[in-house]
Amino acid sequence: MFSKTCEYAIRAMIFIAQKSEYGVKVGIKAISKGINAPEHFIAKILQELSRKGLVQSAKGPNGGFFLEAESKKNSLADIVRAVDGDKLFTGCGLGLKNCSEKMPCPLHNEFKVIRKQLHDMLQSSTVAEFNKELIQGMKHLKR
Amino acid sequence: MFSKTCEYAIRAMIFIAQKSEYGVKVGIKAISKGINAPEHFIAKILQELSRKGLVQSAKGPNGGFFLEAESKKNSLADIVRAVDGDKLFTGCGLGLKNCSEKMPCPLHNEFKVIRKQLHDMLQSSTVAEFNKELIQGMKHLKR
DNA sequence: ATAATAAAAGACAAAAAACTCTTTTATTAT
DNA sequence: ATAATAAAAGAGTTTTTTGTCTTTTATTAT
Repeated sequence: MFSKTCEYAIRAMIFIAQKSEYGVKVGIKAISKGINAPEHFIAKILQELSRKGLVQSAKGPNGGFFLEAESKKNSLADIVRAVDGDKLFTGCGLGLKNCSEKMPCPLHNEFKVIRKQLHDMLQSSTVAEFNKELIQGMKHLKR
Repeated sequence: MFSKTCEYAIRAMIFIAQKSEYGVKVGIKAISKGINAPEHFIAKILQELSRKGLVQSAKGPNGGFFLEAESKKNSLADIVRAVDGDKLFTGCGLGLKNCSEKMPCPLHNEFKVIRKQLHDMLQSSTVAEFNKELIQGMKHLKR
């Protein structure tokens, strides 16, 4: 469904959001441990998301990644789009470039429904909405 | 969503089903052209599906791939499972191995709904049900 | 100013996925 | 029997994805 990169990205962002709840910046090492993902790899991913303004970062001692108020409102769909592009939301399920209403693939209409629901679900979920459940241990990001 | 391999597989199977409607066997070259996919690559894919009994084949002159009655009843979910396995239907959306009802990822319940709908949709679609629409030119498998 | 910290950047490496080419085997028609 | 046909099999290549390692740059505290 998502690329590994995207899975890590979503998990990392939710993790950072949770830490940012307390106004705490969190370093790559802590994120890496917190979501059980390869350190340098998520570093890369977060650099990219940082460049795109979806996450904020600070260098030096006491530095790390964090989310300012506006960024906490970003949806998971925003993350997915930033990492995997929007082919998941708009591309043809059978990989046809010219698939469209006029030239639909056999599953065009069926996929449309599924994709819309997937998109709506991700669009309506913010990175910060899981904070409480995570703190309470009702939801998990590792393993 | 699906791997490229799986996209080709579905398209090839629907294509073969349509040709099999007339009791005609269809060769790799024709399939390759018919669904606009690399010849040797779909050959590989169909060999695998053939081994698993999802498609039938005959060597020699007038040989090719075809679907016997039973195989026409196979669902697209069967194809997907044979090619990509069932991680799309059962795996965690965020890539967590231990994600479960007891230790759910933040999106566990949301994904469950989407995945079920995707699965139901594919499970209820047979490879042969698009024959008429394809013949009438209402649905397409190329480009 | 200096040392310590932590992200940014860039070059590499490994693994998986996608794709190609060649040889072999089975079948059919002549 | 032979030649032609077409899938099966296997080896190999390319590209993409995933993951690692090292160096650089920015910031902070002393």
